[in-house]
Amino acid sequence: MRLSSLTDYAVVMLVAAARHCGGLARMNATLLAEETGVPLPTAQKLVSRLAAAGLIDSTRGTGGGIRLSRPPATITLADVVEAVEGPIAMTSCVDAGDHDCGIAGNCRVKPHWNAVNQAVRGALAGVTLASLAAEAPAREPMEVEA
Amino acid sequence: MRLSSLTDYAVVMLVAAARHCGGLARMNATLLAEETGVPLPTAQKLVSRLAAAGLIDSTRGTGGGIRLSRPPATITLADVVEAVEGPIAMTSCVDAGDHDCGIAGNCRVKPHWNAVNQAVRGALAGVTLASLAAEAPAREPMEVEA
DNA sequence: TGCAATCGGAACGATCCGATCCGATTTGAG
DNA sequence: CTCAAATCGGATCGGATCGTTCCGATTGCA
Repeated sequence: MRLSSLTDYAVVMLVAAARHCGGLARMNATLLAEETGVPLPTAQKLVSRLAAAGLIDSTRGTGGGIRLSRPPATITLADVVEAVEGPIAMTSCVDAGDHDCGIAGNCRVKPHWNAVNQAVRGALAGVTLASLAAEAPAREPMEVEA
Repeated sequence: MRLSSLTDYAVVMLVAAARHCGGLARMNATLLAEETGVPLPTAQKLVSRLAAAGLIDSTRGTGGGIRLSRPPATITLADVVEAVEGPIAMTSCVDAGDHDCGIAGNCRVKPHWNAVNQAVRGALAGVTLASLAAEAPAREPMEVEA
C-alpha cells in the first residue's frame, strides 16, 4: 500500500516544471534533476516514461528539452501514477485477468476490488499539478494517523 | 500502487472465516489454508500478524484455533491492510518523518500527501468483511479502467 | 560537414517480499 | 504427574521487483 519512490520523484519533478511559467518554458532533465535533488539518470528515465505517457513533450537535439504537454490544472496524480507504475490495480486479480489466484470460482472478493480501485483512483484524480504547485494548503496539517 | 499479495490472501482468509458462522466457530490456520488455497506456511504467518493486530484471537494447544475477535461488519479493509502492511502511507515522506527526500524545505508537495492518504484510507474503510462475505454485489462489474 | 547535447534502451546491483523450515509453548489424555 | 499431540512464533533461504548506473542512437545548430 505504498507507491514507488519513482512516482514520488515524478510528482516532485512535474511540480517543479509547473512552477516554471506553468511548464511552458522549455527545460531539460538535467535542470529538473539538480533542482529537485532527484539523481540525474533516474530523472532521465522518468522523463522517458512521462513522455511515453503523453504528459510531457520531449525534443531531441541541441537546445532541445521537455515541456508539459497539458496545463497543470488538467494533470492529476492519477495520471502520474498510471504513467510511472502502470494501471492502478490494488490486486493482481483485476489486471492480470484470470491468472488463477488459487481460489478460482470461490472468490467472492474479486468484484469488490474494482470498487476499491475506483475509489482510490478518484482520490488521486482529485489532486492536480496546479494545486500541488500552489503554496502549502491552508487546511490543517492533519496527521497521517493517530 | 499495489498492495502486496499477502494482503490479498489475508482478505480472502478473513472472508472465509467470516463465512463460518460469522467467525464465531473456532477454526485453525490449516483449515483456512486448504479452504482458500493459500499456502499453509503463509497462512500461518498471516494468522500471526492478524492476531498481533488484534483482528483475530488465537488459542494455542491441542484443539486450539483462531476466531474473529470482532463482528465482520466492524472489520474493514483498512484494518486488514494496516495489520498486514503497516500504516497506510503512500510515500516514505509521511511515515519516515524527516529522512530528507532530497528536496527538504522546497517540498511543497508533502502536505498534500496526507490528504491523499486520508482519501485512500477512507475508500478502504468503506468496505467491511460483512459486505465482502456477502454474495457478489449487484452493482455493475465496472471495469478497472477503459 | 562536424560537433555538442539530448533522449532511449540495456545491464548491474541492492533491497524488499514471499515461501519454507525448525523450535518454543500449551492443552488434553492416560 | 507424565507423555504426547497440535498449535503458534521466529529465523533462514530463495526469488522477484525496484532503483541506479552506464552506454549507444538520434537530432539540431554552428
